[in-house]
Amino acid sequence: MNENKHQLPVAREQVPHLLHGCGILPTAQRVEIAAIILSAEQHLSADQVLARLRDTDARVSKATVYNTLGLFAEKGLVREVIVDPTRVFYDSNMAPHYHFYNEDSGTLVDVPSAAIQLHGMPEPPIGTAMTGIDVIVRLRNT
Amino acid sequence: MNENKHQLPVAREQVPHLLHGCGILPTAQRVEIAAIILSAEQHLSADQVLARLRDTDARVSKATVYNTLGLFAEKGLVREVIVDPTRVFYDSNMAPHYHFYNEDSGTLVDVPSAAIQLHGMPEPPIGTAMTGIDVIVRLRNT
DNA sequence: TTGGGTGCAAACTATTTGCATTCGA
DNA sequence: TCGAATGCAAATAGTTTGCACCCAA
Repeated sequence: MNENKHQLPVAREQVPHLLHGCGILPTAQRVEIAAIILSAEQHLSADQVLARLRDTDARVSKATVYNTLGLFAEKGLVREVIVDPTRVFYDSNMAPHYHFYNEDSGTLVDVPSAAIQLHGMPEPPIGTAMTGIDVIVRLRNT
Repeated sequence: MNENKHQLPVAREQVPHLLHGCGILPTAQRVEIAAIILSAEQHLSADQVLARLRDTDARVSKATVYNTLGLFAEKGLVREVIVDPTRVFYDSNMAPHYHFYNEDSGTLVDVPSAAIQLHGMPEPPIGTAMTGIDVIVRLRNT
């Protein structure tokens, strides 16, 4: 698949090659979308990506944005973060890390790397394999 | 609020008193719903609760199920578990614990207690307070 | 009595899907 | 050339909301 060795931000001209390396055909729309999410270490929802596309001269349909982000997640280019039942966030940072989620503002922030340590990983139930661990620290404004 | 000292399962006749102790007016429908989720240590979606209600002689509308589960979560009687953007699970076990989530079957299972230890909790950002920590171990069938 | 709770159906919103068109290897 | 990708709009599914009615304090 891909080892996601790239550093963020990814320059726009590197995007096509990067997509190719992930087994993703680098079409114009996919390059636009990837250029946006990989432009920084950030967490964007599909709607936010769509809004940013409108600020550019690129015209990408809503369906393509959803389908493309889903494809990127499947190919390991971005990570889906499920913290709110009303929307999925896509995280450009593939390195192992955890999240603060502010339930009042709907904001997702990385937990400073290695700040949390997990110990004593349990064995997954028989017939299953672990695919990842999500740690969400939920916050409220005081 | 409530310290949720109750043990699971909660016998049906204890439910009204328990609700009252959480600041929830124990109406007929609320008692029905609470009796179902508190009948065992389990994870049910709103739709699953609705399905179980249909097996009883109680008639509770879909809107009331959703509203009531939301109220229970707000009052600290159950915990919302967000692992899948397509549905919210309600967990009757309020004790600190983490989850296995099988993405293939959509099944949520408790991680054997104390199996995972977290160390080095980071400070929440200024102006915010930690309200909880979710740890989700994602699984796939092999 | 009287405000909170409920039921029903309609509204909403994020996401997905069907299908004809267009694009890229 | 030809299958894959895209756009559009309609469909879907979980959840919320508006409002009239009902019940418990």
